[in-house]
Amino acid sequence: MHAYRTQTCADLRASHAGQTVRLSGWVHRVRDHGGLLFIDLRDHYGMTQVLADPDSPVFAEVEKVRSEWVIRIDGDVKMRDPDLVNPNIPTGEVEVFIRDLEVLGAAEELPLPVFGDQDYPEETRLKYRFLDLRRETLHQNIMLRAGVIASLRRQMTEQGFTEFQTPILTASSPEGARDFLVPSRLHPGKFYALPQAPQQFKQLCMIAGFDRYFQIAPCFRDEDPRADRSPGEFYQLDMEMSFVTQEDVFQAIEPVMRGVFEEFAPVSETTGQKWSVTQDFPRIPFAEAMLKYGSDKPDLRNPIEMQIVSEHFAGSGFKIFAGMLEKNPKAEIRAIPAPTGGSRKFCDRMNSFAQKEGLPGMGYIFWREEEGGLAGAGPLAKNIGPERTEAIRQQLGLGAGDAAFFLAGEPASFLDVAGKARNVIGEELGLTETEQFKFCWIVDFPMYEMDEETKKVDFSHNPFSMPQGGLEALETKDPLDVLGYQYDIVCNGIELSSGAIRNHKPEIMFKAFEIAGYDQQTVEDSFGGMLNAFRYGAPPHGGIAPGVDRIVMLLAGAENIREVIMFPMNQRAEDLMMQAPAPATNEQLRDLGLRVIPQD
RNA sequence: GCGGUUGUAGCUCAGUUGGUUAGAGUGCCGGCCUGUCACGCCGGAGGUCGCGGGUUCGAGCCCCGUCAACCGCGCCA
Repeated sequence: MHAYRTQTCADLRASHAGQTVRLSGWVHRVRDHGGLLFIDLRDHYGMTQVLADPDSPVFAEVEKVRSEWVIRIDGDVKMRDPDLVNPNIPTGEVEVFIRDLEVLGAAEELPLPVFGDQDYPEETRLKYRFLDLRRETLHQNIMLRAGVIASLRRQMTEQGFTEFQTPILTASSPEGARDFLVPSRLHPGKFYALPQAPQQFKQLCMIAGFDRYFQIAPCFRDEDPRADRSPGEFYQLDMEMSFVTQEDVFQAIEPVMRGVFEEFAPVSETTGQKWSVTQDFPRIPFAEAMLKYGSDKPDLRNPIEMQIVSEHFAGSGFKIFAGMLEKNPKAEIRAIPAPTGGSRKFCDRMNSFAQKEGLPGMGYIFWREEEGGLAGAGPLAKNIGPERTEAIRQQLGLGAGDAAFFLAGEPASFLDVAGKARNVIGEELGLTETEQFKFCWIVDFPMYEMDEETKKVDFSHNPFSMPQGGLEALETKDPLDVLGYQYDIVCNGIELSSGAIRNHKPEIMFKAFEIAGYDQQTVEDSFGGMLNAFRYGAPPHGGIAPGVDRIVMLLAGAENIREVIMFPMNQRAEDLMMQAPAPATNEQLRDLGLRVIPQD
């Protein structure tokens, strides 16, 4: 007989009745009735009830075991009486009568119970991560993550992509986030940087002729974390393809995303069906997304679309809005329709929401049936009169019982709040659909934006993207009007990935950087390696990099990224279990030619 | 760096307007219990109320400072 087990804790069925088996696992729960004692024995695979009474030669020892001890038992598989079957576990038809017991690993009193699904403080959970990982939800999340990664690898490979490794110890690249630096022993005073993404390597991979690259790539950024952003490190499905247009990248990655979400979608508790996944990924230009949704990561489960209604307020009796439109040509009035939101109580609540978010307020009109027909109500409706109110209603396609909210000013001043308000309205009114994954592409991002503080033009996203219209567009158009071949995948309001068709021509790159205020020498110094490669035959190429952690979060329904990472760091980028970061020894510092400056 | 929330038993939490000996559940220890599957019943141990200072006859509660965790802002394609 095997030293530890003949079956796992998930294997035994009625067909095993009468057999002598050996099981090993953790003591999940003990129920001691004095003359009869039950143990739920748990391993990775499942749970089996084992029991002993005074007829067992090891009864006295069995009475001593406690939660989370690791034990091995030998025993006889017995059918349970029909009224004693536990339908909640697959092994519930049988139980094992203990004939022998070996304690493989005793446990002290637990700082974190494994049994039950209560919430515990992060600090305890992180310090005792190995206990937390035994608990069902987290254990399942990590298995889900492993399944997702295996599926991504399989699908990419089937599409003819090859997984290549790129360096972890590499050079700092000045774009983007703060680097993690690693001191060089052989070159005192010099540092490697951990890659923020394998961006340049995957492009070099294309120039080297490998045609289709992918990698489950670790990425490192030394920035402060958020609930959905891990401190320090995270993983992307990084991919790149040669001789492709934006459309080819879409065709390659859409089925992978759809596939992995369909494969691992949660099952609805009400319908018993898997959550649905949109078959088509609508392409929404950035400008349209900002107009309709007030965000470049719209949640399409929410049907609300905003509209411009400036014309109905220009010259109207509502002087605040009318005056704003007159004074500032950039000002506009934006309406957020709120079907079924037509009560003063709801409207007032949304108005104070806007005020809490830092706006003067959010005007509203709501429509109700009155004698003589449909009428708009609220202070705004009174000020602009019935004709304009009716025109607004018709433009927004609203009816009795509906409402609309209005924001005024330069869009940049209210878009953020408008986007949030749209989310809140959709959720509070029950308009936002649930139990599904709705994808879209956001396309046509602007290449540049105006830095409001410095009044300088800067890259709005990735400087390596190819501008739409190429060199000619850069030379002739207002930089703020130049769009890039740059795209995001958004799912349920969460940005899953960014990608682009790359700029593979040095002359266009120099021009692109020149517009953002970087001279030729700076570009050479910063990206010399890649620029040089572009001079020796670079194919047109592009790619994308969906975030693995975010995908798993969506599929697991997790609010916090730590729920889908096996050994995460805390909010202050510390590993409480392994005690990282830690001071270096004097010997290590001397080897590296470093001296630590004491902090007060 | 800034803001918000939280900090009371091993763990999860309650604790009234500042009032006498700080409670519950769970876990732990002991006793009883042969059909439980969150087993049940009885008893017991277990507290620097995050830390420091202050106000007060009296502070878990009020004030000041400080530390820690989480959430958000900045930051981050």
